[in-house]
Amino acid sequence: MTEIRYDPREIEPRWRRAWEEMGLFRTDLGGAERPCYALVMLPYPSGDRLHVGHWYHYGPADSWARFMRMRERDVFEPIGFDAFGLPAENYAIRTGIHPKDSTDRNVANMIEQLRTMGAMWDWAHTANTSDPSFYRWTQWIFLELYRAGLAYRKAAPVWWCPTDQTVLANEQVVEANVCERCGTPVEKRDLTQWFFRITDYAEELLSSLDDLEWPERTKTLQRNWIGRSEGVEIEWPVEGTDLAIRTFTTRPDTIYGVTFLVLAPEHSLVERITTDERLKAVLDYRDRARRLSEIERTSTEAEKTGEPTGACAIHPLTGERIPIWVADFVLLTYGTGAVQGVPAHDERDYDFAAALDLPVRWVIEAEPEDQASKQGLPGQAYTGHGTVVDSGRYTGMRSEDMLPRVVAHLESAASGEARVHYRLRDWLVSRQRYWGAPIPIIHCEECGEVPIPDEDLPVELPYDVDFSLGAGKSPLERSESFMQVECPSCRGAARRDPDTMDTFVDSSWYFLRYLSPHDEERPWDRALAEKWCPVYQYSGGIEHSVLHLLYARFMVKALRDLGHLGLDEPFRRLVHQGTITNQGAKMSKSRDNVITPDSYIAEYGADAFRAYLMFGFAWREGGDWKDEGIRAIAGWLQRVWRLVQLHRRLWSEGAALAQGDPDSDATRALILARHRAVRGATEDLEAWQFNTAIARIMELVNACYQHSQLDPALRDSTPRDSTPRDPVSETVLREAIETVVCLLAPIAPHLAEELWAMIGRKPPVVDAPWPEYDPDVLATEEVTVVIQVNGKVRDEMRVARDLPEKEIEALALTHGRIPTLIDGKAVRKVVVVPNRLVNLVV
RNA sequence: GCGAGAGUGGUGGAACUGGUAGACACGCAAGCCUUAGGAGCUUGUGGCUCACGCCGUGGGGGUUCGAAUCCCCCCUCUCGCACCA
Repeated sequence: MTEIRYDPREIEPRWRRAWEEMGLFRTDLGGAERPCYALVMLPYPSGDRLHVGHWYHYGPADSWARFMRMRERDVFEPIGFDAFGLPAENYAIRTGIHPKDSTDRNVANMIEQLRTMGAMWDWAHTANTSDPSFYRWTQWIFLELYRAGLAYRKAAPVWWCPTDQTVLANEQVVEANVCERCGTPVEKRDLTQWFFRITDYAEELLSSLDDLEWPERTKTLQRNWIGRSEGVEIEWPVEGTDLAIRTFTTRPDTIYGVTFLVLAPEHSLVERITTDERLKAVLDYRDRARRLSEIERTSTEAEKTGEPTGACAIHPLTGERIPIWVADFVLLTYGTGAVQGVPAHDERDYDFAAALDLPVRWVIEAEPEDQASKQGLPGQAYTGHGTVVDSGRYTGMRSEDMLPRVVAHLESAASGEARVHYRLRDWLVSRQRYWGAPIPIIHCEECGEVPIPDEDLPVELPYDVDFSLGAGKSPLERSESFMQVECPSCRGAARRDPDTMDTFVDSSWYFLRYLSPHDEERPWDRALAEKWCPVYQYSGGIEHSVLHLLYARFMVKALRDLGHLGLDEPFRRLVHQGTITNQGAKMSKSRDNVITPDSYIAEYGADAFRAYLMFGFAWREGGDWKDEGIRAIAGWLQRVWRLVQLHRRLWSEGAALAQGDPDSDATRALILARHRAVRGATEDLEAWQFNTAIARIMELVNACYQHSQLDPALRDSTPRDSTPRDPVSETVLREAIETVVCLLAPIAPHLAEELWAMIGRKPPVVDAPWPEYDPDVLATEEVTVVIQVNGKVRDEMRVARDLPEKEIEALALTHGRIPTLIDGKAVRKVVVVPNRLVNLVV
């Protein structure tokens, strides 16, 4: 017998062409009845071949979407390109190839490659963020936010990357203050920049997180990033002046333990309160602190330093004089830029007091169990709760009980105010780089900031620009033809804003544009947006947890409040894929360890490659690349192919199917196997658990082989085992094999399509209904019950389903070798888990 | 330092609300079939033991008739945050 194999190189392109000709993946957005927006985080168009990561993300995401389509959802599955950004610009600086040219070429290449995956992407609904037809609306959004006061310009100390020569958002500064992009340590600079007022939404961004079907991990990351803390702002009058220092604390119950106040060195009151004799030392200290890199300054290892200002504040409750210090461990950017020093009950304050020999005053007694551990011992602050001591009227109270009372006390004395602070800062959106959407603002000497009128949008990025890096200025600033403009308001000479927008602005709304990418009248079709959003299922890397995902949430809420969108959240459900590593290391060009899928796809086909990535890993976890895995799954696809090939007779015209014995063990087993596989695959695909879904299909394939009675001549070789099998009903067998093809359709779309046609069905298989399973069939009449003696498995028995506990117990006591094991001992206790096990305790 | 997640055969990985640990594969072994085979088929495969059996989910305790799963302590790894007051 000649070998029976299929050739993916022939099948796959053929079906992709057929799908395209059928217009299979063009979504009727308006007419859809059960919308299911299946969105993937859009790729950055790099010049490389698609890498394993693309396949690992997009292949399974498409499989999930196909599964949903077979479950009769109207699936919209688009993809686009996050095409602005630094890599293209840096590449241009290196090679002289213009970012637009390289990006356009990369996008075209990438589309060609993406097509080989056989995904259902609707290419009529795509977007390229660097296209003027797209960024025109990015600019429009900027102006909408500007008009609403949600975009504003201010001078502030901001992060600056010396390599990329641009400012960065807080969110783009990672790990000990290095640039997310290039790994260079960043520095703080005082610059005037554009911000989006995301902090206005801190509370809602936090609270509406609860209802999202997102991984807990991701929600936690966002919660931590937003960093809400509830506390009180306390006013400390400065002795001999009419000034007051405001501190923020979450622990007002320790207020009687305050022995000093500390201002950030840059605090605006520093110069005004410092006594003449201390002024020079304090200003020197401030200058030193400024020169320190942020890394040195915020290192927890560093020895605490500070200078006394010579001034004192008045304790609002005791009237005591409290010395005021400056110290660099207090950050101007958090809270009020000033803290009350409670060395006994705050570790940082303790270290500060220890380093500068300041008094420590204990006002909370450590709990006994805390004393036993490391806290509360001399040489340590006690940060827990306990009984309050030496605290006026609160003495003897529990510190938790004191807390709300002292807040009320301070408020009634007009010395304090309950406040909530957030760690979240406003989103810095301007960049001093060329390859981005220009900020649509004109600066006019007469009129100040003037927004570009809507009808003049887009502000097109000029092509002919010297985009080399220079002195921290935007390359656009060197283009006089771009910069010089007439003020739309006074018609006088004015200049454009030379900066471009953070590319995260582009990606914070792209999913709305997919719905009507060619609309020239408006950024999105509101009716469609509200019909299809929030996105039913979003997938992408966890690294975007506090960048893209937070920004997009902010954007949707802001646009809602501006009346442009009736939506609260962009993404209802979210999943993150894991990472594929190579010998334990992240794949990257610089490590030269990137695995390119091309050769595998050439040999085994896209289906096998996709299936391998789904079967060989727990998708959310990722793992290490293994060559052998793909051969295994390719072999299995051949096995499925052979299964259908070998049984083609079952579908031939007028075939007389052997009824076999409809009640034979084989027939019953096959029916059961089919329902089990459908249930398993359905539940697992729903949960993005592709590896177990495929395992369930494999079991069904194995059952089909096991129970079918192949003509030995049809096999490649005759099995030695020639024991006659139970006759199986061929109707049941046919149904089982058809089910295999359907279940395979999301996993290996090209092959399943071919098999679907082979068994005489009309393509496309993706429009076939997903197989159903019958729970009643799965509730077989017999179950295996395990018999344990003292918790150890000793035997098992087949009994009728839902047998009463008493009967199970009676059966177990006499079953097989159980009586011997019990050996006449009294059974002290019997635990019966219905349909599962019985445990005899002797 | 704080927070979150993870640790299961030689390997990738399964295991619902505590209920037969190791599904499904890879690999390996034996056999079959083949001119040939990185093809196909059958069987076996956690460890120790001739066997009865015992031991096994990072380590140590605990709860329970019963623990990979729950609780406590510890170790290791990954990822966030990192003087956030």
